[in-house]
Amino acid sequence: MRIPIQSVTPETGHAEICGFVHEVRDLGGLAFFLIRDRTGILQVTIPKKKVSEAVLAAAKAISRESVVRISGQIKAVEKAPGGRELVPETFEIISLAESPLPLDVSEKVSAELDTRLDGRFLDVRRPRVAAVFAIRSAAMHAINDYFHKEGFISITTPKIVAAATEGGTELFPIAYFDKEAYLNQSPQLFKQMMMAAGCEKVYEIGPIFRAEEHNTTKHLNEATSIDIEVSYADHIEVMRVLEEVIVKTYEYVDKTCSDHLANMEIMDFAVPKGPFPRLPYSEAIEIAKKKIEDPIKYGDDIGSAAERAIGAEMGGHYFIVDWPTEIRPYYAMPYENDPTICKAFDLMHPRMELSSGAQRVHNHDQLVQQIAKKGLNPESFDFYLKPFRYGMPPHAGWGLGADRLIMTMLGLSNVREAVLFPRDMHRLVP
RNA sequence: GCCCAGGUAGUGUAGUGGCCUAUCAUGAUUGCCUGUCACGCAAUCGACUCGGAUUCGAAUUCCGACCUGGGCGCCA
Repeated sequence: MRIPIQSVTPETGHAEICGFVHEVRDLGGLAFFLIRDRTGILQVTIPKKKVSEAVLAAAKAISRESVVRISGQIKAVEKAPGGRELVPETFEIISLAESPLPLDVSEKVSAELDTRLDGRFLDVRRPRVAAVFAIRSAAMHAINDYFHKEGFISITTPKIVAAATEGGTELFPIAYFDKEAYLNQSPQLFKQMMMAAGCEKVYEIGPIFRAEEHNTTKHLNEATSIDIEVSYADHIEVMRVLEEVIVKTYEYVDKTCSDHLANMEIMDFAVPKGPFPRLPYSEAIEIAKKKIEDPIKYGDDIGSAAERAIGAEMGGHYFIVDWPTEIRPYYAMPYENDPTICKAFDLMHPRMELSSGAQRVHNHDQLVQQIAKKGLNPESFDFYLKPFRYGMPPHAGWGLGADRLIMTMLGLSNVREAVLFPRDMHRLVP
């Protein structure tokens, strides 16, 4: 019966372990094999004169990163890593790895991201890389757990959609029998429909697709989005939810992932403190004006340089609120007392934008008006507008980029590090 | 899409016209080695992205293609 390496102690007695051959050190009459599974590394020591022919033959034939099953007596040895080692009675090669390897799993020689992604299965064998995805998994668990406890319903909406009615970003066209179809850029319209369906609180974690030809460390053409929509809530309420999700996720990772954080050599993991500052858009522009050379004025989008300058000033997570209605989508609710600004917000990490959201326009006629004002044709929004004609609760929501959340949480320099098999302009395989 | 920087053994690199039969590390192969823990020592193996041009001579200069990294833009 195979046991995880982590549970092998000097007192274990007899043990059978399975894993990858991490390293081989042959000293002549004595050889050391480091065997790695996802829980840790165990030293297997072979005194060549004292083991069977079969063990010796297998030990001679093995290559690094091969898969082996080894059983034998565990001995307490102070000189061995972890104070214990295994002297094999059986040494079975389950799967022999070819040599040379496409990248060095033991990290003696670094590899470029491109090389690592080409051989991602080997890359993820490295504990510091595996840690990213273990932490990502824990973060997703915390997020799901939060929503369930808060009474949200988890929904799954189509990723194949009919038409580019939302405007804005480029979509990926796909062949859908004899019809024109696209990969969905966001679950926005569907989660709003679920408000008309009376679900009140919904969330979805799923892929979104954007056919932009961007070439940066924070954009992907396929990303994971965490989306919520809440009835009878305004932007203030869903900002509170967002803040809580972020803080609870960090708290959970802090509480449960200390080993993984240590593997990544993150010693100063900091849980952000709520509430996050609410910075009005107009003030954000003022900060940017003072700090960056490029001219920026009220009504402009906030570019990367401005984003970083404001982030440096704020020092932690913060919201940008009260955006000009003009530069937000048609479904953002304008303030009643000043319709030139709207109830939209972005959640920012000092490095980049993580999330955007808003209270939505729930009145059918107002929505039609706003669509027209943006220069779009309301007729092509039929399927979206229909639910607004039969009783639509007021509602608000947001979308949070899961990959960027992990990237900023772990201080990764490239969003691709936070994604197992990233999709960008250049990469479709593996 | 625009701009910048690149492409040298499996991996990561040095090398800016002849000193290159191309450096170093890691790796692989072989040999020696009974306490390694980035084991050590010795020998061997393994590379200039592709096509064209300039030149007596090109890894090095020029042109084109392909590929990569990064910045910007774009990202309702």
